[in-house]
Amino acid sequence: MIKIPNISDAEWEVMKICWLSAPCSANEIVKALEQSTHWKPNTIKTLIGRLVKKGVLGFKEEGRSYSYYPLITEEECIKAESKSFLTRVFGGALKPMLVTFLKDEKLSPAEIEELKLLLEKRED
Amino acid sequence: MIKIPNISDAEWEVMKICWLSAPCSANEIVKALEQSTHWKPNTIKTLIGRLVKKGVLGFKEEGRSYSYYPLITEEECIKAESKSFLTRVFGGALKPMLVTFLKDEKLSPAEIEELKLLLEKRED
DNA sequence: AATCATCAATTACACATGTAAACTTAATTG
DNA sequence: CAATTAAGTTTACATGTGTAATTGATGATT
Repeated sequence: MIKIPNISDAEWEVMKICWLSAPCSANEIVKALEQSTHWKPNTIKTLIGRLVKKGVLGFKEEGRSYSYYPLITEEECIKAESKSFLTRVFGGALKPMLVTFLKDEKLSPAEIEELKLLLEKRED
Repeated sequence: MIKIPNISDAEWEVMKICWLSAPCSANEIVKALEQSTHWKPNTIKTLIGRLVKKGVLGFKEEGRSYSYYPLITEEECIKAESKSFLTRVFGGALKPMLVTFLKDEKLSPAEIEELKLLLEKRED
């Protein structure tokens, strides 16, 4: 079980693009993030480089351009980050956390239905 | 609506003690955290000082000792951190987040029952 | 060959965070 | 009263993160 490195807020944004469109070039990531953030290309490239250094992203050289791909799945990163959040903010207690979110955020009737089914499945 | 400053992981630990037993002296915080962490008293005092600087903790002088109290409620901090987490990791989508947690973590039958009720209440 | 464009790598710098020692001052103890 | 202890403040230093410029190398174009 490999230890998942800490991924910073900014790095999450980069990873999200990569998980969505891997493999992708730095240019593609830059293009995507320039739209959603006000980061300069150099900023984004630094973030890419740091993720590579952390072992979260890998790359394959294609000519003079690199093709980047995730070394850790989105699911795994989400799981690790979720666990960390749950522990830090709720001391590991799931129910109070769920109650907090259910109180504060919006859900459609279909989503509520689906969650109820999921809870019922958890009773088995 | 005051902007809640970012509270680091270590600072969360300090705040949790304070929310639990406010008002409290630095010594009380130190005693509590020495048990649950391997931090030196100086470390904990620094964290306290930073929280004061961030405007998250206030204090009242009592002799040469300070009595610390939270300037932001636990609920508010949890809400802010939860929102930030939801946005960063799930792009703001509540259902996928709930699904992830329900898949990965344990709940007692009573807790499941309670959550179902809460979901039903959300349907109204 | 010189120039330009493009790409990754290196460097820069400020601030935040983790961790804690050193310092200052006041109170307490012997 | 001197020495010690206790409490808060300041300083220290390494690493992480946000943000981005600069540098170096290579390929394409003129």
